[in-house]
Amino acid sequence: MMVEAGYDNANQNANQNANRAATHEPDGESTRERILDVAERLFAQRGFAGTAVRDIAREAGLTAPSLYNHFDGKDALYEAVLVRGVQPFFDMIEDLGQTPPSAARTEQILDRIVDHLATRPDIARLIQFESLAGGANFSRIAHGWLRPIVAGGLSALEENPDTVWSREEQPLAVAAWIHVIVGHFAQAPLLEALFDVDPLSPDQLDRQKRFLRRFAGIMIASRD
Amino acid sequence: MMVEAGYDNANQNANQNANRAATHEPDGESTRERILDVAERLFAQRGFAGTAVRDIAREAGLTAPSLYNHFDGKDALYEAVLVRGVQPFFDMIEDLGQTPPSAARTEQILDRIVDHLATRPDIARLIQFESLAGGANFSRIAHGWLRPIVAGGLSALEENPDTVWSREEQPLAVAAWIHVIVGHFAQAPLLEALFDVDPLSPDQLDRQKRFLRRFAGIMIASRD
Amino acid sequence: MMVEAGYDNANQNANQNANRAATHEPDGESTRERILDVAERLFAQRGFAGTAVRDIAREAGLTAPSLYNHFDGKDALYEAVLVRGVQPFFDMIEDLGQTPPSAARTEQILDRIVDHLATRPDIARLIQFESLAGGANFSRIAHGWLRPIVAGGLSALEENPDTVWSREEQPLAVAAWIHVIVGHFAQAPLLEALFDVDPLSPDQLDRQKRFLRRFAGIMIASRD
Amino acid sequence: MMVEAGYDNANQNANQNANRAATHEPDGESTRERILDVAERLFAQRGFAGTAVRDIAREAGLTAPSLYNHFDGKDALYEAVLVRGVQPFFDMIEDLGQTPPSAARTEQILDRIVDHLATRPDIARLIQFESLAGGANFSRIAHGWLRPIVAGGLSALEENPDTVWSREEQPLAVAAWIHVIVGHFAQAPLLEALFDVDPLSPDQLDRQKRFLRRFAGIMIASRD
DNA sequence: GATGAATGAGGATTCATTCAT
DNA sequence: AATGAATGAATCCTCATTCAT
Repeated sequence: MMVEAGYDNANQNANQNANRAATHEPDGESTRERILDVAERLFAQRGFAGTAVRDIAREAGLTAPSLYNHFDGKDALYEAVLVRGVQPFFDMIEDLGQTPPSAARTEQILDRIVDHLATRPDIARLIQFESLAGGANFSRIAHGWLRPIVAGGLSALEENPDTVWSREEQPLAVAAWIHVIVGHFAQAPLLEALFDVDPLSPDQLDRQKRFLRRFAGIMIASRD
Repeated sequence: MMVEAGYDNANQNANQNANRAATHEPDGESTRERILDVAERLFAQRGFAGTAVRDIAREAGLTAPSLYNHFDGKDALYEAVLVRGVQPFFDMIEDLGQTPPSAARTEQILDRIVDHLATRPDIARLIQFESLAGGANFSRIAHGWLRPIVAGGLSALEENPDTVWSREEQPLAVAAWIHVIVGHFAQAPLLEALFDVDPLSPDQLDRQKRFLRRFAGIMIASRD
Repeated sequence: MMVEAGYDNANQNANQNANRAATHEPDGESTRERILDVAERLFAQRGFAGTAVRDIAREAGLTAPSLYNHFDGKDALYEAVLVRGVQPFFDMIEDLGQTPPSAARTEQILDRIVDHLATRPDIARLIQFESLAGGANFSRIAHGWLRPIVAGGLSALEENPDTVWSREEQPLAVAAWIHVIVGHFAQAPLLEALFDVDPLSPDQLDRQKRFLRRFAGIMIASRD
Repeated sequence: MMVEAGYDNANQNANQNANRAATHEPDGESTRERILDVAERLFAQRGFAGTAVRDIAREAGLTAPSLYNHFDGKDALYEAVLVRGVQPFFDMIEDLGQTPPSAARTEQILDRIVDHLATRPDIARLIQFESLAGGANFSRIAHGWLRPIVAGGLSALEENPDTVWSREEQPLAVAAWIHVIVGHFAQAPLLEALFDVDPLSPDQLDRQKRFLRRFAGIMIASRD
């Protein structure tokens, strides 16, 4: 499952421009997406404070003032990046909202999350940055996106009579999930430094997905 | 074992602090330590780029230029904060270097790490910030501090014939440990938003320590 | 008599306005006039430097680039506003040019000026702004419009054998007239703050007109 | 009567620097005053929006960032200029507060005001700029400084049984005073354009002072 | 006639750092 | 050891204006 708009580099956007040229909006939407792509990458690498609007603009192929034709300011751009990055998670949840909670459903959600983050690890980094600082944006993400997912995870645990985790430990177990999943994608430099592998290479991503599935199984069902 | 950098004009200050402690300084803490404390807190909350030297200085009770009597600059100060924060881990490892690797020893190390991070959660945040960006400082931390610990974890896994993890999954399992441990302390805002608890309260810290010990057990020994 | 500048592409627009008035424009006012109205108000409130072209455009119901279809630029727009505002004064003078100077004629001119400013107090503000800075535009206004009027005022004084004012004081007396007349309309906030009245309300305007007529009489004819 | 600090150009300040060098504050106060002097002049000439902080700084002999060591920002600087400029008026009023209202007292106040404005015509321009826009600062000036003076003027009129002005005209008469006095100093370019004289030359200032005294007499006591 | 996109110039302000005192 | 003053570099942003559509 995939989101529809501009991913990681300008080449794809060049194609999109070609498509777009046929529509009414000549270059606008595309430029906006290109800016969002660059901003997502830079914010994810350097954090909000460490990223200069001018750098985003330059890498998106325009000047800083031009960027203000598309976004109201650095804050607004940052928020737009977050919203765009987190939107797919909201969609997932809504999508699966009908299905009653179950281990299978939880597993499906986790799979989708992992798939999405695997394609866009910058989102994981953005989330960690936000969570570290605990800004206002983060609060929205946490309550809007994470809480529903967490609720699913918790009920999966509660329903499982075999779980190792006492009721009061269950939140910590869910938190552990989150840390492992987000951490894997967010902390690429760590893994690289420790194990001399690129955790975002296709090979490693594959391995990680399998690992996470087993990890989830263990966390839900483990017996001592 | 001592880390090599960020000690620019620190030695001489140490002496001067001694003088001052006897004469001027009201509380026992030297100015240098006060600066480090404030810097640790602010860097942990806002990241390197988001923290202004002037803010650190102000909260430490002096002006920015005065801070330069104690540290060679923002970079040096940041490094000193990291070194001071990470030093205890080096000491632990050195301390336990003699003991041959074993499950018991690994467990002991984990306990100590958790104990230390529980007292200084800012350290966890600093580490995550560094790891997110993957700067030069981080590389040193990863290689100097984490690799030895990781080596212990890996050998604990390897020695355990019952582990669920295949050889190629073992690094990911170790990484998962790290994410869970560091994540718990670093991402306090996340946990607070999700579960309405302060993860750094004594109660929660206690619970978390017990959880982590069980978690470690599961990660090492679990069977499907 | 027509002032020479600020009519860049205005003539052609006048034609186009005629067309539009019959076809598109909902209310009778042409876009050009609407822009001039808004610009007059904003320039009068905030001065030239303090007024953004974009603000004028927005309040006139279009975008800044569109405004450039009507005026050659901010300077040209400003000049057009001034010219339009001052033109009636030129017309008055021309109109009365035939009549020989006399106390009656002077009084008539003053009456008309007051009447006009009462309807368009922004003109008074614009004139004061210009006069404060003493820009090039102002010089034109002063020489083209004020000097002829002033000449009338001076000759009225000179002809009056009873005037209190010595020959060398007469310019100052004329200047005082100007300050009082222009000041009343330009400095509405002052009067409001001092006397808790809105100097541009119909009541006050009436009172002010009567006052100014008596003031003029006193200034011309007073004996100590 | 004169205010104590830095007037109109840097030469005087050079002297002050010499004096200041002996005191503890080496250059600070002087720099601050120099900035205020330049800012007063530029704000008076170009208005707030039309004045660049960098220009003020350059003319004061430093860079824009350095200016921020002395003032919190452009707004604060502007306010400081206003306060410094208006303070003498407050002092006057306080000084004369004891004396019961009388024609003599009013005349004395007017004399002092004229004297002060004659030395610092920029203050008059600043006041007119503020009054034109009607900003928050102006409101303070109007209520704090002008109202007390105005009260004096009004009571002078009321006490005079011979005054031409009806009760409801009296505020307008007082306003006329203000416009004439402030206008003369603020609108130098006007007078220059109309009468080819520099209204701030010593000669003209002298003439103006005499004129204003007679003007005040006429305004208070005139009979038709 | 209108507009979205783009931009060079400039503008206020912050920041890390230096230096004389 | 501390600080006020100063500053170059950089940051976010506004503005007047142009141009293709």
